[in-house]
This record gives sequence, structure tokens and C-alpha cells, in this order.
Amino acid sequence: MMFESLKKELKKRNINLSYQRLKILEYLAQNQCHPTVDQIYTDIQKSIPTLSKTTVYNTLKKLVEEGLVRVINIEDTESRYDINIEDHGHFKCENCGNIFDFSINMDSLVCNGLDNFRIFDRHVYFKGICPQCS
Amino acid sequence: MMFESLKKELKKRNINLSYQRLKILEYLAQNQCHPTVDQIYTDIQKSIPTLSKTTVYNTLKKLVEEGLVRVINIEDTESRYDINIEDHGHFKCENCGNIFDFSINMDSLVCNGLDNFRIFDRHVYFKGICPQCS
DNA sequence: TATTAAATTGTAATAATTACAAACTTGTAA
DNA sequence: TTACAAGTTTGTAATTATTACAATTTAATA
Ligand SMILES: [Mn+2]
Ligand SMILES: [Mn+2]
Ligand SMILES: [Zn+2]
Ligand SMILES: [Zn+2]
Repeated sequence: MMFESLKKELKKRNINLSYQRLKILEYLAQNQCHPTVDQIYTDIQKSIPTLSKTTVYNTLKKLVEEGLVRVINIEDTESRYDINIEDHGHFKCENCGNIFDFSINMDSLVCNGLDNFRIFDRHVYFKGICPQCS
Repeated sequence: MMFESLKKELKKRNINLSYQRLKILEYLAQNQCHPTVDQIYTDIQKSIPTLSKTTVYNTLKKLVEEGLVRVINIEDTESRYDINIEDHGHFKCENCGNIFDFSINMDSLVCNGLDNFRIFDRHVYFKGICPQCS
């Protein structure tokens, strides 16, 4: 199970796995549709009625800082979260709002003007209309 | 001057060029550092003291809808605006916060999983540390 | 000029995120 | 086990970016 490796990553970084954090990670692993904070909060709240939205924010912030989760900012209105940190692109359908993954070969991208820039993070996203909405 | 072509574009789309809109376009042309709404508003207010921030929002919204200006959402905290609508990438320095342009060849990017997706917009951005901050 | 439409303005409302302090939980060492 | 410190969660308040809206002003048209 992929959770074992996640747990190891957490331990390595001295983040202990509270019940809330476990549930948030489980949720992200099971819902790789790039959910918003609100979706994560609302859904997990069903099983943890005392959950605070602040905890969701705190946990996600920590996971992002540690590089275990990635934020997707395509619209200014909503941050989305992705537990898949492999290089891949995102396609946002302007009709249904869904964000789809697609595979990219980042090394194939020819770019100039970045000599002496230290790159930590690469993002590619497209916008348009998905097949279902076409 | 590039403004003549911009004016034509506006006329073509039945957007008339008010004084406020002219000043906002001029500002974007002269400040291609990807300014925020607040920067645009604060600077132009010096020459138009009655300017309303709502007007800045309205104008930018319209210009983006018409494809004359592009929004950059790298951080969830700030939308930035770019009058350069040519294909190019953005590099955000995590230290100084500046956003740098770099050239890309979008056609060189190998990607899979987008059959039957209609693509309107392609964005590429990197994050890291710029040479000055290194 | 008179009428209509478009644009601007200021204020109020909305919504996402962060700050903060109190309460609770966990880990550790005597 | 107990006691203390450190870490975590929670709820509320504050902050901030953006949008809604109605009144006023300006521009376009006949
Ligand atoms: Mn993804
Ligand atoms: Mn640019
Ligand atoms: Zn769709
Ligand atoms: Zn820098």
C-alpha cells in the first residue's frame, strides 16, 4: 500500500500522523480529482464531526511545504490539492470545471532565458473544453 | 506605436476607449512586470485621483475576456496581469517575488492524454530562485 | 436637443485564507 | 506512573481580494 511510504516520509520529516492528518491524506489518495479545501473539509467532516477547517488548512500547508502534496492554482478563486507529485500537466475544462491529468515530458520543452535561474517547480496547465462537454 | 493596433482591436470588439481604460492599457504596456490590481490601481490613481478600484477590476475583466490581456495565477493570493499575450513562460522567484518572462516553444512539449480535448489556453510557469537572489 | 446606452464610482456583501489563543493530545524523561 | 514540554486541534476573529449593486456621470445616437 502506498500509505506505508507516505508514513515513512512523514516520520522522516518529524511530522507525526494524527488521526486528522491520516484522514486528509487518505482522502487525497482516494480523490485524485484535485479537490478544494472546502471539498476536503466537507467530506471528511462527515466522519469527524469535530474537524476544524483550520486543521485542513494547517495540514495541507505542512504537506505542501514538505513536498508531499502539490497546490494547483489555475483560477484565482480556488486552490486545489494533488497528492500526485509526479511531473504531469493539468487541463481545466471551462465548462464543467473538472481538472484532468495528462502526461508530459518536461525535458522535451524547449525554453530560453533561464540561465542561472534555479528551478524548483515546474507547472503546465491548459484550459479549454473536455470531451464530455464538447 | 503598438497602441494603434490595440485601439483597432478594441473598436473591432465594440469596446470604447475611455480615459480610464486608456490609462490602464498604457500602464500595462509600460509595466510588463506583471502587476497586481492593487499596483495598477495605486499607480494610476496618482494621475486620476477619482479612479475607482472597481473600474480597474471591470476593465481588466473585459480585457481578459476579449483576449487582449492575460491573467497569471501562480499564487492563490494575487492575480497578475500581462499585456503580452504571445506564448511565453513565467518564472516566479520565491525570494523577491518577481515574475520573469522566458521564451518557450509550446509545440516542442510532448504530452499525451488530451485526445478530443479542445485547448484554448496554454500556461507554463516555473518557481525557484532568480540569479539576483542566488 | 432629447433619449438611450455604457462606463464609472463608492459602498456593501461575499468568500478564501490567516492569526491567534485556549483546549486537548502526545511524547519523553524522571 | 507522573509531570512537563512540545505539538496539534479547535473555534472565533481578523484580514484581504474580489464581486454585487445602485446611483451618478459620461458618451453615443437619432
Ligand atoms: Mn494532477
Ligand atoms: Mn509575461
Ligand atoms: Zn467539461
Ligand atoms: Zn529573486
